[in-house]
Amino acid sequence: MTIYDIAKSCAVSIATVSRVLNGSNKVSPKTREKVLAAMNEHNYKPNPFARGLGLNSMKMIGILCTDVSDAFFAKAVSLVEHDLRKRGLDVILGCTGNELSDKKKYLQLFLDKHVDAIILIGSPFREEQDNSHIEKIAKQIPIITINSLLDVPNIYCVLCNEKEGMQKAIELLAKRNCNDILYLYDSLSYSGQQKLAGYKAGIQQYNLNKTSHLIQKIPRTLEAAEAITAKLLDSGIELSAIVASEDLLAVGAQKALSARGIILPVVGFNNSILAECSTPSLTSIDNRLDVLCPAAVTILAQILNGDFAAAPSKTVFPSLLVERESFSHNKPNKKRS
Amino acid sequence: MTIYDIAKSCAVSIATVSRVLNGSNKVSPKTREKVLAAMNEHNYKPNPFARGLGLNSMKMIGILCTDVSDAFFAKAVSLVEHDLRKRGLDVILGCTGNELSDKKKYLQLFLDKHVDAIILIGSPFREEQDNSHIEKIAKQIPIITINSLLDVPNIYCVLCNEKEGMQKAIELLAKRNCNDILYLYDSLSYSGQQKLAGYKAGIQQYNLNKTSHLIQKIPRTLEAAEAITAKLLDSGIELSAIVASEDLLAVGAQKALSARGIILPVVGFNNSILAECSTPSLTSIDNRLDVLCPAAVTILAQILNGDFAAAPSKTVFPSLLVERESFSHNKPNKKRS
DNA sequence: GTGAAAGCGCTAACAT
DNA sequence: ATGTTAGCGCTTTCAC
Repeated sequence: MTIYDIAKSCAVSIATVSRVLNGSNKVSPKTREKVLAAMNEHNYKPNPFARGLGLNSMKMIGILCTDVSDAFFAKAVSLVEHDLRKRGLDVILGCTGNELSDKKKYLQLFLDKHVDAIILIGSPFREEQDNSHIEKIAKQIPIITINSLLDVPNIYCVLCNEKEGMQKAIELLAKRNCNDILYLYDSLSYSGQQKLAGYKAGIQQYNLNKTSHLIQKIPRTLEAAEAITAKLLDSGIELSAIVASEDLLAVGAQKALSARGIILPVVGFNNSILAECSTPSLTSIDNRLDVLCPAAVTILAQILNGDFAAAPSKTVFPSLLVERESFSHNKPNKKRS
Repeated sequence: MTIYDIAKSCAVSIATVSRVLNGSNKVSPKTREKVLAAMNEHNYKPNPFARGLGLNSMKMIGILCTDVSDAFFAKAVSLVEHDLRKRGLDVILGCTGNELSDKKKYLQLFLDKHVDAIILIGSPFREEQDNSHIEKIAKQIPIITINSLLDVPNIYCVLCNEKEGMQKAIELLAKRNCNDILYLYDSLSYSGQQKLAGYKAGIQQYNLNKTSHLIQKIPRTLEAAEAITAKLLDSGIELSAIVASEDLLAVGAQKALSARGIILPVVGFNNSILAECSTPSLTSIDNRLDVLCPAAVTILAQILNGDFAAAPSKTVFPSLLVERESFSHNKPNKKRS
């Protein structure tokens, strides 16, 4: 069933059929109805390849993340897919891993596939040194980043103010008289830097303990978080709270605490399912994927509409501290109150 | 840069260029080299839409799951994407949700997009009554299901023997003298049925307590699992172990136990990150996505190669019990040993 | 082994 | 408002 068949069955030309297909207003209501009816009757769907050839677009958006099996990225992909689909856009997914060469490969691959735009999920796509490979792509098609920042033409960034979120968490701990706050993190991606900066700003602001062993970089595993926390705890170092750049690390820290029967405030980041499942349930900073993702898709839609003026190159939302047991549970200042 | 440019720069016809593009053997090694060199030099990539038009295929596989933000589905998508990409196949992703009408819509959408095949992830795609919508699609393109079973021509199923896995878990508990094993589940999808059947078979085999209140259907939430466990515990009903169809539910049950200082063996299902993060860490049954997914892609590749004879319509792998603290921790038979 | 030419199914001038 | 026609960039007969 092609456009020719429909045209024939309606006794119109293929141009007219094409017009109703593309919603042109240069078709009389009468013929439009006739054509629509025929399409319906024959269950006609235009061939997407032919359409792509003509329009040089298949209304397909490339989504890239380093790893969809990570809960944070998966949630973002889920939200983005949902909103793109609502707008009739298709989603082609790529999981790059962390190798720069692979990220480049995927970017090029998507470009070669003529996707209409690329959405980069998470800050691992911002390299520390050189992002020229991304800039190069952005010259050809628009790029949206979610939770990362790249100040490059034709790249639109939607992110959460993680620095502020982290700083607020420190603030709350400081007000509970926590002076020695351990910070666990695993990477200095853009997001990682922001969080660390927030921690440091908070420490500075409240003049808390700045000792360097209170900042620990570890692998992104439960075991590593548990081990370092155990080590510090057992070494007799003073600790009054633990904050992590990732729920997983916070859960690891909690395990070390539980094993020793110690109760301290613990704060994670991402507000993932892990935070709810942990015992005690984990206070966590939510980076608002639920608002970042729809915002990103809205911007993307504007760009695809050619409405560049309406598309902000940088959109920042506040983060949200979600309090759970790992916070209220503990009263380091109980005795004094 | 089109095939014409390459042809011109090599002083051959576009037919020849097309031949080397498609790996035809009807090209002399000499000209092939020449063409390849030109392609390389000009960084030529064939236009995928034009290619699609000619071949009626863009080497694109549709992956459907109800929800990628679910850890189990996300892991499957991740594994499948990786293997498909290795074979030069692209991935278009759809998250359908649980509404039948939406599942149908996505299936039809993918068909209309002329994907080369569809991979259905998880058993929610098998409806209880009527799967004719899937059969209809399967008449047009091959369908692979991961962890579900549909006995239909042109549908290839790769799954894990979850019944046996569950039964083995019950067996181990029985050998530890657990007589009253609570079973928590949330759905009777195909997978859900298998697990329940495994539980019942185990109970039967070891002649354990069959009381109906030991089988509880609840919503798939932490809270529901915690609440029902708490209720049973507080009602004074005898419980000697808890088994769940999903790690999340098992974690909920563990929360109820922890809150009461009770220690019982708990077994989850899926062996997700939740199992590791839970305290005590959760014994869980692994349904081997790490082997199911590569196997599924291998079968898919055979089909796409036209090698239907090599493609089994049903492939079953054994499941794997992964023991953690929630098992060894407890000694219900301690006093007797 | 290579080239000429006819599609593939659609879009978009351009003409009427 | 509608029809005619020339592409879009590739694949694939069919000749040579």
